[in-house]
Amino acid sequence: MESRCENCIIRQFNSLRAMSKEELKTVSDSKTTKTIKKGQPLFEEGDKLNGVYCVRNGVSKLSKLSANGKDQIVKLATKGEVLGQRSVIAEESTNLSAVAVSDMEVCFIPKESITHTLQRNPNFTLEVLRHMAHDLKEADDVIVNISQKTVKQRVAEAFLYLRNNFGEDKDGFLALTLSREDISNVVGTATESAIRIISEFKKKGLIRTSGKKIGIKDERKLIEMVEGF
Amino acid sequence: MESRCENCIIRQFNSLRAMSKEELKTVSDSKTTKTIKKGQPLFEEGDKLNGVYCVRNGVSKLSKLSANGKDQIVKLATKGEVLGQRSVIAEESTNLSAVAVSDMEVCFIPKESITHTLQRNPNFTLEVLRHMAHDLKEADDVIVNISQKTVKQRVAEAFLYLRNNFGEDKDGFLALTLSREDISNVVGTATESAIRIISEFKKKGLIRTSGKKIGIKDERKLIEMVEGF
DNA sequence: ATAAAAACATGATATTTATCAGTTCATGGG
DNA sequence: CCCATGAACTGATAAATATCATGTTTTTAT
Repeated sequence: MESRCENCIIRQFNSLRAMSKEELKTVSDSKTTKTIKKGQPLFEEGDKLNGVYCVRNGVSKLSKLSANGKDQIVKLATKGEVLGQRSVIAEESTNLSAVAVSDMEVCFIPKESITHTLQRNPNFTLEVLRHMAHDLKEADDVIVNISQKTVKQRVAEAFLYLRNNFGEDKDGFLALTLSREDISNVVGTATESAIRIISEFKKKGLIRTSGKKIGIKDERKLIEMVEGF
Repeated sequence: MESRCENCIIRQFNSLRAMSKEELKTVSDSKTTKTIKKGQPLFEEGDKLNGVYCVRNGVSKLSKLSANGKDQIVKLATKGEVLGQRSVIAEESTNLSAVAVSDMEVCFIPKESITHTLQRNPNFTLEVLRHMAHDLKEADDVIVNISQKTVKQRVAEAFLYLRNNFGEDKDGFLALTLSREDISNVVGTATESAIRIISEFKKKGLIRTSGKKIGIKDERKLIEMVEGF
């Protein structure tokens, strides 16, 4: 059942597509596939990573623990994304924890395959570089958002982000269901504040809920809120 | 007076050190040196950059304008750092503005020299990649700091950061003098709030001031404050 | 199926931070 | 040198957000 990287469609979404047939074979021979249950960690802040994780299915939160004990979620990684690259490239222990927020299937690729290719295949390196440039740009945006927008605006933005990146289920709820705590950790606020704002949005008819699930009802108003009206 | 990149010491601090003699020659022949007065822009958010800027002297703030009209400073770049890489690599317009916060001397390197080398010299690409990995890690830290620390803690941290990265002048004041507004834009707060906190720190004997200049008096207490006591 | 634990929710309150309004200070151009 | 202008500063107040307390619902494990 272990499929070959050469045939993996996921690869189209990440830097691995810049690898040669040869290189992909090596990767494929050395990789191992793992199943991670929701709530389980892929790795923890401070770990030395021996390789990278290529996400085949499911979603992982990348977070960092702050001094006051709260987690800040820095990124949500899904199908096609490669985790742990930064640590492997910089040869440092990782600065983020990765925990599954839904059941996941990932391929673990030992770092040797990666570093070997990085040193020889400029196309691959450039492709990785492009991805990282993109991540950095996104990180800049997050910084500006967190520091200049109100919590309400950030919650609204988070919902729009979740829909744009993970879509909706057949009933129109956000396909990725996060706990209230995770939502507050994405937004960077206290859990109670996030809950309050969710209630408020519901009252105002901007969203609807069913248990943990959240559905967007009035996209326009949410967008206006993010923009600041 | 225009010196050659091959002999430039600055190069030791950035990815250009991974370039071959040949490549450096090309860069050196195509580069132009510019003087930027304090307050003048190197480039503005949204500009399409035709090259990168290698900082020989002085400091530039990299900032992004938010919807409400406030600037958020994302990074302070000094001697040895290369600006605009991300934009050139991703072939997108830049997402940040760069403005001199002190008089600067920079070398402008047309993008062709860079992209050409990126495609051929894996060592160079890898070196750039390592730098970007580092920047990304720093950006993650900024996100966590902004969202989990109080304004007071962030101001304290900013002063320590300024000393660690830019040093002190002969009188023991921070060598890089920022306006109160710039400080508030680094920290991500209202200018009045930053000023109030500076006054408070002064009263408590943590810092001393002379005009715009700020000197650290009690490093230990500042560190404790950042850590959260 | 049920008890225990965890997540969700809401009110009351405290704290932090922003905003508005105004005064003082410093500095560079005429 | 002086005045005009913008930066620095301060107070009063409003708004946003966090914290604490507590009850309710949902999940989980046995």
